[in-house]
Amino acid sequence: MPVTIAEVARRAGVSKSTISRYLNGMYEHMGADTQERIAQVIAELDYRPNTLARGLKQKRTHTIGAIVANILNPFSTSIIRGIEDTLQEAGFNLILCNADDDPAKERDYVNMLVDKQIDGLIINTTGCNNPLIAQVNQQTPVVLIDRKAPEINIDTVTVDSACGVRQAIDHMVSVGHRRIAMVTLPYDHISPRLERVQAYQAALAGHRLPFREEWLIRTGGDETEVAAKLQALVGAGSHENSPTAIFCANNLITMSVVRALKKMRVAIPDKVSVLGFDDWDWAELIEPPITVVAQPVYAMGNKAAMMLIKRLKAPRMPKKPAIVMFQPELLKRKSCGEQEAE
Amino acid sequence: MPVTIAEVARRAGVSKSTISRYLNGMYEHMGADTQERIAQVIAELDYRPNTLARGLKQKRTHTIGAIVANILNPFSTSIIRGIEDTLQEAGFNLILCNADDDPAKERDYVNMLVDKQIDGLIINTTGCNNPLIAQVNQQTPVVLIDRKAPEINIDTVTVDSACGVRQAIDHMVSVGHRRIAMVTLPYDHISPRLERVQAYQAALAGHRLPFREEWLIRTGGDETEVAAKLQALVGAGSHENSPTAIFCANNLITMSVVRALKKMRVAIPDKVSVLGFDDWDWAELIEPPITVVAQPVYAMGNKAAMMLIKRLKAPRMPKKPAIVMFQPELLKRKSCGEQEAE
DNA sequence: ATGAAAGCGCTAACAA
DNA sequence: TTGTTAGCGCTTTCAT
Repeated sequence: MPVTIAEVARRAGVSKSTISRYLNGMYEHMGADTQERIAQVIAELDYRPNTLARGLKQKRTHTIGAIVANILNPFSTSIIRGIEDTLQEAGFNLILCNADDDPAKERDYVNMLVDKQIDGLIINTTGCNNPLIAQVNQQTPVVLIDRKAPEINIDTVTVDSACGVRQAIDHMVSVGHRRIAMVTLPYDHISPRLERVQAYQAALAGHRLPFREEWLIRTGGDETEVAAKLQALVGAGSHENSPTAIFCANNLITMSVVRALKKMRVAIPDKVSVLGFDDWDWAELIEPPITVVAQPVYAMGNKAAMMLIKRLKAPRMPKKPAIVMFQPELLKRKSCGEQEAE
Repeated sequence: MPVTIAEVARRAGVSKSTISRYLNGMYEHMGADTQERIAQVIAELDYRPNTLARGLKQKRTHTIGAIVANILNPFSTSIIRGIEDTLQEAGFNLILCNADDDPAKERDYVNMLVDKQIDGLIINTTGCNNPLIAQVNQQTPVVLIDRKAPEINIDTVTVDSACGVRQAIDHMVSVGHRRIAMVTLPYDHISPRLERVQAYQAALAGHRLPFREEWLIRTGGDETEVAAKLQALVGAGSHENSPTAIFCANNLITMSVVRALKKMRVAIPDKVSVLGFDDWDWAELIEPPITVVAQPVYAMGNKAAMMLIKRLKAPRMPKKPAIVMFQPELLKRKSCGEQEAE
């Protein structure tokens, strides 16, 4: 039976109101002796306020919810760390959820978080629950991270995919490639994926290289599927219908592609070069170390949390949503044949 | 202004109790028409019960807390997935926390979760908050995962480190190694780390190999520190005071060691072999693919969640704690010179 | 500088 | 089969 505010009040010989004031830092008109006595009783009893009761009354919980798309992706965990550190510093609690790239799970988590009366939400959304998210944003500040939702007006932190892709393709071209394929996950509702595909096409055009439908591979990411599609593309030996380089739209894809290529015993970069969007800790331990376009993921998590806190501190901020775009950076390693050409 | 149970009651022309009964599935003595009317009003108003109010009254929240040691470690995220799937199926919510291997953060998270009235806790503990955790376990079922706390009586799911280490050392010996070093993070309060060190010593003894203090490297995991220590150990070329193989106590260490060795241009396994405890997704993409002792992490997460649910379903279970031990499995790849010797 | 009392939204006896 | 009532533990006017 946990100790309640009433018990503390009784022992300190004051009323519940006074204890409550003490708990909420309203020391202004409070006797120094009273404060001391209360502090002592609280310590003695190891009293902890019931946050449910408090939340019920105050309608604020000092808790932020965060939903990531896929917790197995290092991209998500780095973002989480960025969010976590910032919130911790600001004194907010964090409830973490993993939507597992499943719109239904995402919906359930959003509802759960709203039910738990979170004060704010940071979400790397599947893009399939925009009406729900827009509705939440009416009562509770929401910040989108990584993925935009143009049709709803919400604070967003994202990365400049177009610029990143341009750097990637430029690099591949500079290293001698002319036949560049791209592998991506389905990009129906997910803005960066779509942007990257469009930027890929634009970058090819910029170099007067033709865009070939059959070199744009959409895959669910399943490894055998990726292997099969790559087999069809590059398995038959080099010729003018096979690409010499593969641009991977995110790190999960990059890993699948590298894995498939290794299994097929297609040498990287000798036979086919690989360049990935998004860096991760051990990309450089792979053989060959993978050249990537790195996103400042930790900083993005930071920023998202700060934007949320700003809204919370100024509840009547202009509703004009802020869109913050981070710049990605090309990290040249060895998977594009760099050593030969540069 | 969210809609409350009172509003639903008013519109449905019944009392709050009836709505409450409906919400809690007590349809037994309820008119079919009443049910229908309630269902309709709820749908119309998009009513969602206030979980804070409910939790305050019921003293249960249908929510489980989980604290992992380090969310950047694939070990943690796989466990999370195991926990998540099982809880989801059982209809429990999950609040995820990342202690970041910091006892103070861990303490804060435990307190936060208790304050939020979680029904149960799964924790991969730093080992520095045992009194607190034992205290929590009095009122709220706790399951320890991966790391044991022998001095407190709590359900635990862990892995048979001794057996795993034995397999690892046996394998290294069978492949021709006689001079085997070990690298570990500090193991003061963390049971598997200590067990692995002890098992390493025992396994050496089993093969009549001497244990050398200077070949047991304790490190904070910082990369430059690891590099410096490895440099001292194997940097000077092969001789009888330098080990021919390194056993890494977990995957973070494995990555640090591989990274350091690569930077030092020490060939694996030609110059030094590497074997790691704990597998992860892309261990086989590294060059050379790393031989590891794999833990059934997802299953461990599953099991921990199931044990917790069992306690919750049978609140008056014997307090006798269950210790479940999973068996690890050696995955032979290429980092121990396997191709030459087998 | 502090207390009394009402009420946040819900559930659970107890009545009817 | 349903309603009345009394809280859960806290905060917050309004008094004093």
